[in-house]
Amino acid sequence: MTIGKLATAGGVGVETVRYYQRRGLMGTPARSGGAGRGGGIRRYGADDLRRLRFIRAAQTAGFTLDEISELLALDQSDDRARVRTLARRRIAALDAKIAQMTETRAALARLADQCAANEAGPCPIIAAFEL
Amino acid sequence: MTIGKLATAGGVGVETVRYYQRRGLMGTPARSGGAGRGGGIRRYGADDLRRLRFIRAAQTAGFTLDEISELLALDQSDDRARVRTLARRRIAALDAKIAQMTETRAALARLADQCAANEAGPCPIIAAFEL
DNA sequence: CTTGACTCCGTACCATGGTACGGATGCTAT
DNA sequence: ATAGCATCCGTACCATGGTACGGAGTCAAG
Repeated sequence: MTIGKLATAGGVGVETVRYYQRRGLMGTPARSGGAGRGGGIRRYGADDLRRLRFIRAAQTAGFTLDEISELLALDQSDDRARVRTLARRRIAALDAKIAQMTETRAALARLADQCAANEAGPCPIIAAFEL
Repeated sequence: MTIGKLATAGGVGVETVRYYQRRGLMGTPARSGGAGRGGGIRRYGADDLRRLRFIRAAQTAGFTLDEISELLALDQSDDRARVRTLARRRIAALDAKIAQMTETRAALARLADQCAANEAGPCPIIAAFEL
């Protein structure tokens, strides 16, 4: 696979893959053949794609790229305690966030409702969040 | 209220309030008295605090500052349709996000679980997200 | 064996949402 | 009335997560 195919398969842009490489989240495979200034073109495999997909999945989990870096390092190591700590911490954060978003959703529903009814005057946008 | 009290009451820093003013999210009240170069100090009221709190609430709802700008403008206007559109769009986005976070939470729980059991070898961090 | 698409790499730039600095002035309590 | 903290304002800087540019080199298909 070339970087372009990898990026497409991972649902990101080529530049994003290169960015991850710079951040140390992904390695840069050896160049194949080629005789020019720096050799040929780098080829990627299934592991690279898995890694790329993992990065995206972890991002949607709310991990920062720095944390993802750590997770990837831990994948090689055997520090179960650390992994559990990170996972649990993030689960707690997710739970909090989900609760908050649910509340907020209710506020928005209230807002949409009040603006639908009540035909006169402006809708109480600011007030809709005061609760 | 001075800007400092306002910021504290709103749970943000003074610089953040000033930033919102620069972004046009909040106005700058007239200066009180003062005879120096530019007059005295600006005083804020309950409306300013409500506005500030609204901005924070809307942010947790996932609105960007630009969108919040629009919401605040709409609060004065009477464009119910637009308000409903924005609210519904955000509700849909929230629902999607909540669903995704819930899935992700499950992936993390799996990860924590597997790392707890299975005493040998590294925990399958990358694999935990492959589902 | 040329043409056109893709790769490589460094460097620069972007948007978002702030945070910090610093000198001049203002306000307030002792 | 004076020490000392806060406000004012412009400007600069920061972190995060990319995105764009441009010139040189490489590869694959016709």
